[in-house]
Amino acid sequence: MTEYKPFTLAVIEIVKSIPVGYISTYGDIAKYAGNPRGALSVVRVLSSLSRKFDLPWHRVINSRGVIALNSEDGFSIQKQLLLDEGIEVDEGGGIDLKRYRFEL
DNA sequence: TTAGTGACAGGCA
DNA sequence: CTGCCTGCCACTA
Repeated sequence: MTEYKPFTLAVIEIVKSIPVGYISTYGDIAKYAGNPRGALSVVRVLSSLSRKFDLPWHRVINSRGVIALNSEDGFSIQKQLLLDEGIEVDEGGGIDLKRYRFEL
């Protein structure tokens, strides 16, 4: 049984608490979880743990308000999921943070 | 255990 | 505006 850091567990809870129609950023989640510098850790959580836990990873983007996925596939999938939730996504994956950003 | 990875953030030219 | 550099943390093999 793997023991995850409190930070990681906090990230999982926060991500799961993001309501439909809203999004958040890696940096913000990291801050809420207690690590303003742990943005990359958030990436780790979504990248690795989203498979084990059912996390709405598509509701998390980078601080620039853009979908950050490398893969074209994942990018399209995330964009589609967001659009499906009523979020306006630009062709390049751009999203209006001020409008959809979920703040604790 | 050590090293590498990863969908980042912020600052600066 | 764009692009490059550094710092940061936790997970995986």
